[in-house]
Amino acid sequence: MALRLYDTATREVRDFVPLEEGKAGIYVCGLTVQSEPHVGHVRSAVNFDVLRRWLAHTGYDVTFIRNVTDIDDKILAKAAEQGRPWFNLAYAMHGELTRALASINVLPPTYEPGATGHVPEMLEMIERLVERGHAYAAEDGSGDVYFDVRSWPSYGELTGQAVDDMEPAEDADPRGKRDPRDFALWKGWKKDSEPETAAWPSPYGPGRPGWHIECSAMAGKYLGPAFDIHGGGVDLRFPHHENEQAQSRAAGHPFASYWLHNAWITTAGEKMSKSLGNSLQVPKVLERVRGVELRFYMVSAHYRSHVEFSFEALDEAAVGFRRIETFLDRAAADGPVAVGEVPAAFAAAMDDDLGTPAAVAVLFDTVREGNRTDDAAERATSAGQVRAMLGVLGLDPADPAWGPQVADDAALVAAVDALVAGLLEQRAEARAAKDFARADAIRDQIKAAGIVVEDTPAGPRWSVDDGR
RNA sequence: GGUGGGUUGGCCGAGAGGCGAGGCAACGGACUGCAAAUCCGUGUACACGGGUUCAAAUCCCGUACCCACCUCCA
Repeated sequence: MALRLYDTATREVRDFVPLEEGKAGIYVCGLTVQSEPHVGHVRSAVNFDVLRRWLAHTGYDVTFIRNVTDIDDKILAKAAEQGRPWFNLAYAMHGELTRALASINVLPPTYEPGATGHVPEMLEMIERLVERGHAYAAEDGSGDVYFDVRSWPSYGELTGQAVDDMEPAEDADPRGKRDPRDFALWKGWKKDSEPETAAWPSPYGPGRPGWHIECSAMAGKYLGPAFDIHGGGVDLRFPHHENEQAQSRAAGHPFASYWLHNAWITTAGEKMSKSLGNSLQVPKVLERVRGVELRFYMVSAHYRSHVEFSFEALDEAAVGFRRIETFLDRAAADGPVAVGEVPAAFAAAMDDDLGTPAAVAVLFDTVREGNRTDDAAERATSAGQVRAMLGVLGLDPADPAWGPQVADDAALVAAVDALVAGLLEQRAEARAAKDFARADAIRDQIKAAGIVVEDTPAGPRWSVDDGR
């Protein structure tokens, strides 16, 4: 079975047919770097990271572009509030975002373009739109340039809306628009309220780019006029993606073949607003669970399903994930586990619009099979499959992306092993003498040092209790 | 007003006409000196009211409630 994806534009699951055999070009709308990222923000990144890994796993050569919006109204406003330059705020928050994504093993994109670095490309596109009669400079001398919605008959096609049915924008500042639904391609510099650093020269006077144009220009630059998949959060469908598509097509670009949108993570039934406080910021959440566990929690739900975030559910997910890790540890005791093949049921689940919940079910089924058998070779096969599946989901505990593991330090392991071995010997003697009180006391003593002892048919085994 | 999505067992979370996805929790059993880990077993879930059908959580009609977007939100 080949990959099938739900395309927002057609509202159905369709076979994925790339423009070029064996290649996939993906553009994902990243973040406006205005504040610290919270778990809601990074869900989108995790979802599209899974898409990317699955495409790569099935043999595609993937070009993955994820932008950052590093200049916009909110950045300017927040920076002004905080009394620091907007570019410093954007740069700092960009750094936070990069760290947050790395901590949940989201692969760096092929390239991460920023709006401020692509003003010439945007101006070029605006110019073309003006020439073609789809954009106009505001007649009020504001320096704004607007896209002329009425000039593009298929405006609204992405979200299935008719222009006349749209709620007239209660735009506080209609500033010379021909139609209230027209949107800004270029925003003239407001001398009295905006820093000079936030303005770039243009044929329409100094100003800065509108929001939507950056994605059209950057997608075109790095992926070409036509590319395979465009992704982002559901809220971006309108106006952002509708506008992107209208601009690009009006400029003569076919643009994206498929549109994918991930659903929200909410708290208390409400959108995770950026002003909600910091308890759900990624570093905060990672004080409670490990990055791999947070990622597992996200991957356990389908990307198009709304998730109601709760720490209880997060903790449960973490417990489930540890079961998988425990199995891998067990298998590793027989010898190194090589990454194997993904089971057919897993591939079928992933091919069906990235059915990660069903894929995770296969993961657990495979763990159970591996735990059930007494045969080390069979167990190794299961473990290899488990590692392959985890790899696709970006959850392989052995991935160096999760940082150094205790078990990686061979000298330390040997030292602890020597110390524990002596104690275990005493415990074995006590057990042989049926002095179970003493045996348990020794086990407790070891446990107090943070080391868990388990008895197996092959004898006692110790492991570091790292909260798992 | 327009557009789209949702309501599934104690909890999380899939499925989209017929076989109880999976996880967490709980209970029983096996293994163990006791544990731990693991395995086996245990559930008459699909917001409500009608309808279609041999068969409906799934399709249709209606109702209720919730959510998102409608011009700079992942």
